[in-house]
Amino acid sequence: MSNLTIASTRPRRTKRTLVAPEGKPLVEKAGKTITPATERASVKGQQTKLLIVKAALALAEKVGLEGLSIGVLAELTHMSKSGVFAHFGSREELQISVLQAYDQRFSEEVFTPAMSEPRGLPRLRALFDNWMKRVAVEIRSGCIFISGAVEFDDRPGLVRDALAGSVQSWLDALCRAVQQAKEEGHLLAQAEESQVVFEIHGLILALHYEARFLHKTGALERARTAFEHVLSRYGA
Amino acid sequence: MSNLTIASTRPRRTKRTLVAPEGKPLVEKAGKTITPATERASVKGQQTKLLIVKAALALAEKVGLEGLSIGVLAELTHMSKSGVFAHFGSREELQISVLQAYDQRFSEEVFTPAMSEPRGLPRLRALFDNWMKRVAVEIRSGCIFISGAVEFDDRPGLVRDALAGSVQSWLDALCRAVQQAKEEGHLLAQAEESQVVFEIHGLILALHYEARFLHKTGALERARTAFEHVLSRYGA
DNA sequence: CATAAAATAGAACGGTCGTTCTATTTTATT
DNA sequence: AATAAAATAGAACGACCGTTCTATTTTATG
Repeated sequence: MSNLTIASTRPRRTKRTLVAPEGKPLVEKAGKTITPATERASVKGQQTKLLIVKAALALAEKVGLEGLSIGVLAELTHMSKSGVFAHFGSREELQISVLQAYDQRFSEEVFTPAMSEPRGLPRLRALFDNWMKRVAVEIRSGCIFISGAVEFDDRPGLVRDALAGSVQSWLDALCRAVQQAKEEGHLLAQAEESQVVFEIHGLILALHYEARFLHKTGALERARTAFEHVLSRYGA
Repeated sequence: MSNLTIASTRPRRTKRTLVAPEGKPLVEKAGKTITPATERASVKGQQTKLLIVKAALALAEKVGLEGLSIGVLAELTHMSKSGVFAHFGSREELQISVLQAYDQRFSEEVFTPAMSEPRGLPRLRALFDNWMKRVAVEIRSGCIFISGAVEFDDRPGLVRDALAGSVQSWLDALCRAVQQAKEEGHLLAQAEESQVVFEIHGLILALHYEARFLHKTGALERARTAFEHVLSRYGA
């Protein structure tokens, strides 16, 4: 589903070679393989990293990925700037870690539960309903997929790639649900999936805009109504 | 139409009292009133201010209102930082000036020409068409109404107020066009204006997102199709 | 042309930023 | 318990930020 698996490939610290020289093998003592793919890290280290990412996620939802500040994050987690920094090696890696966490939560709350519904319209509706539940929360906390799109639409790099890939994978999931609804005969055969997804995507964006920025009431209900309009247009 | 008239009330420089003391009257010599409402400024001053705002607008479209930097702006206009700064007195005023300029151009390109179409569906269509022309440009340059909404959704202040007011006035204009289309019998009487506007707003946002961020081709055509779907749903 | 006002430049300020370096403490392993 | 590795702290860096102050140049006015 999500394609965010970049962080673990490049070494965290660029120097450090005096203490731990280059060619250290993956095998120790009598052929015992030690922590292969993932970066070698202590249990404690992974725990605190998780705490940092959690705090960073909450922060980024409010101020955006570009608004993330290592200094602020250090205060929030009661650590030093360099202590926080060392877990990621760069701000970019921090942002990607946040994106991964965001993506994963989205998967758990929106995608996964919808998969237990039968293919076709029921699953499509479940997908949308779960999405709405998420948005209802994000009206107050903010949505990284939306703020990130604005922040990175002109800024190439790993973060942009990860973000675009992640969003696209969710739109694809929506697209598949529409396609299956057609196969099940719940939607008209001539309905073009991408067009349907476009219209649904639009209504989610309008909901965010009108509720979160313009503080309009009843936007959630408008979005639900708009969704029904889209479905009915395509024969549901 | 637009409600952006805040800048001219507060004095540009906070001190300066040594040179020009407080109680200077608006009347000089033999009852000749001098430059009443607007800030007293030389012709040259207003010209360069216009140039700065023009450069700032182009910059803000790419990097957002929050991305505006007085230093960068000084380089672009071949001036000193303090020279640029003095025209606005604060970054906030600069942002508001940019917003005014953006709003005015929008009025000239989208709203005004549509007003010469007959009330009802023709005018609504013209409004949408002109809007699409604008968006077609902004796919490359960026849209301040969208980036600004993300940047200021959690940040109260004059800029936020000006931005929200400006956007709302355009949505209201759209709303009136829909209402008139109902009155002319071009749209169904039971069509709820705000719902129609919500759906149109959504399709504009989706267009921006998919074209500018995701680099999808054919998004403009999708938006036009979606617009027709909305109209046909409400009886056009 | 003289004079006051406005526009502009230049330097400096305090602040925040991501990052680096070095040193120390904590954790894991044998 | 000894030892190596990992985690963390703390200070310092260079860069950029908006803003202020002072001085100078340019513009407008009588």
